[in-house]
Amino acid sequence: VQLVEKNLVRAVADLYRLERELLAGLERMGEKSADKLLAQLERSKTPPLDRLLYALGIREVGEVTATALARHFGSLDRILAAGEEELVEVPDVGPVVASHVHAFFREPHNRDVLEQLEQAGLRWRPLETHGREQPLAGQTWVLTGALGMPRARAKTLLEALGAKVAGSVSAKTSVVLAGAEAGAKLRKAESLGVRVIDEEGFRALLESYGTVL
DNA sequence: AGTGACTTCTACCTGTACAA
DNA sequence: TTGTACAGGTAGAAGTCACT
Repeated sequence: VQLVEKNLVRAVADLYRLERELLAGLERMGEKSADKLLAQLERSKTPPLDRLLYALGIREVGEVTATALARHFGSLDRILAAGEEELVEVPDVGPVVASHVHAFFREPHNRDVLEQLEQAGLRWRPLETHGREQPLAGQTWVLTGALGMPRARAKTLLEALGAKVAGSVSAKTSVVLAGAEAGAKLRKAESLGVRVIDEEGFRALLESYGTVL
């Protein structure tokens, strides 16, 4: 907030031009926070394509849709060039989402922002494709409860094995990974007869596929 | 060193919009 | 019409910082 109030950041790309001394001088922002912020900004300069799409804040495009788009097109240029008809071909994308995406990239202001980010040093990475086999391909997993590892970590591991990780339990869910204090999702999984696995079982499964934790 | 203010992270829940 | 995912709100725990 301060950064905006003090007119230090007027556009997203301005973030990449901030300096350490300047940040450390702000209220409630010591040197440690300044270093952390800068380190995070540096890391954020090379987001995977799906994260970049998600971060653009296009209507109806959340993490799942962003990943689907990234997977289908493979590069930002191809998404920029895609017409609505091509966008509709992406799984889980219908005419409404397609028109939002298409309109977003046709907006000159949005094109400018992308260009500024590129000039500031932003470089997206292609989606990580794993050469290894994907034993969980076609399965949909849902995480619930407190896990011994960050959710993002568990999600990455599952996706590396080919599984899709969804946010809510449905009849299509293959497996629910339930940590401690699992709530409504676990009950729903039980009522739907979805297979439930605890963290211990999850770790054993990962190890059986040779995944290093 | 202790304390309070504040942020960040993680997780859950619910309403809503969308795709099939 | 139904199933699904997204988005936004909320809350608790943990971490960080400024101040005394």
